[in-house]
Amino acid sequence: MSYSIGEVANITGITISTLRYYDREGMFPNMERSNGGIRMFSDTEIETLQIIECLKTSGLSIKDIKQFLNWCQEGDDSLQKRRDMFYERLEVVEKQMEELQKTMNTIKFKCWYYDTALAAGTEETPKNMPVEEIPEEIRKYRYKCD
Amino acid sequence: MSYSIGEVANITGITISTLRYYDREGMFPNMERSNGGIRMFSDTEIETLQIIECLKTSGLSIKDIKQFLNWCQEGDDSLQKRRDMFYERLEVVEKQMEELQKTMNTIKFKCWYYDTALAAGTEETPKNMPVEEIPEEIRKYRYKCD
DNA sequence: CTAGAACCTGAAGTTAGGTTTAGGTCAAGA
DNA sequence: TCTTGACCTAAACCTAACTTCAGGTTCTAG
Repeated sequence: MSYSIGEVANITGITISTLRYYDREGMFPNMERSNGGIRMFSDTEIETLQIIECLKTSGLSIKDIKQFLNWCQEGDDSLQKRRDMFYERLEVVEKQMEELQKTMNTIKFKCWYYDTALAAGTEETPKNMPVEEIPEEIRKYRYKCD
Repeated sequence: MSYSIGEVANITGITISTLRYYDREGMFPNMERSNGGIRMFSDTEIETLQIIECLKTSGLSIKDIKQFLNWCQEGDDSLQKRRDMFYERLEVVEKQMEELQKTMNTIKFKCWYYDTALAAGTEETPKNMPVEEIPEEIRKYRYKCD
């Protein structure tokens, strides 16, 4: 089963020009073409795209993702490198989750802050509120600034 | 109490050139200068930097962050806008956390995959392993690609 | 056979978010 | 007073990751 670039764009939500850009960068080393030169994406390329998305989210650059995909072409000799890369990603993503959680807490504090301000009609109300009156869960995320 | 740009760089980990860039972009509308023209950061600016970091992590651009800081200057008239912005951020960050969790799961699968491959000396081992033998927690995150 | 939708290429353009450079000025200690 | 490390500006530069453009080819439905 094979897909045209337009179909892949629909399936994955990645634009056609991005798919062509990835191809230009060598992300699909085994992709076939029709006689007329039209790209034929297979399930392999769809799976590669899922890994690309995963690695991109984990903070890897296109260049480094390409490096990984090259290792995949090399076979078992590169197993150690590939393993190490994923363990490194694991740590990075753990850090990202922690940071995102802190961000979330700050945002929740701000939501409370502005709800309180709007209810009172003025920002002075939450700004001057004694700490004990701030809901416990968000108390410690208080910043003085607006 | 006020801080030089170098001190702020040390405190926050943000480079001096980035701090000057933020200033150029108007992120510190109330920052004072010494007679000689040297920036004097106060606690207000430090707090603004914390909010900038928070909003940046939540996916807002510098331009939009500046927009928010402008609203803060406007006083209570902009309370609703600011509230809405934070509720929007709340949703965005929730989506980000979900995506990061999926990414994490995929990476954990890959860690298992490569550990198994390395133990066996070949990728064929995890690749051909029947689903029942894959640890339960990660089973569903399996991708066929390397 | 033909129209038009979908595809192709190489090259240039875009955007965000900084960083670097060049040429100065400021401020605190010896 | 002098030095020297920290600071200043404007403007040019940089990079990643795409996107757009111009001009041409392929494929498919009627």
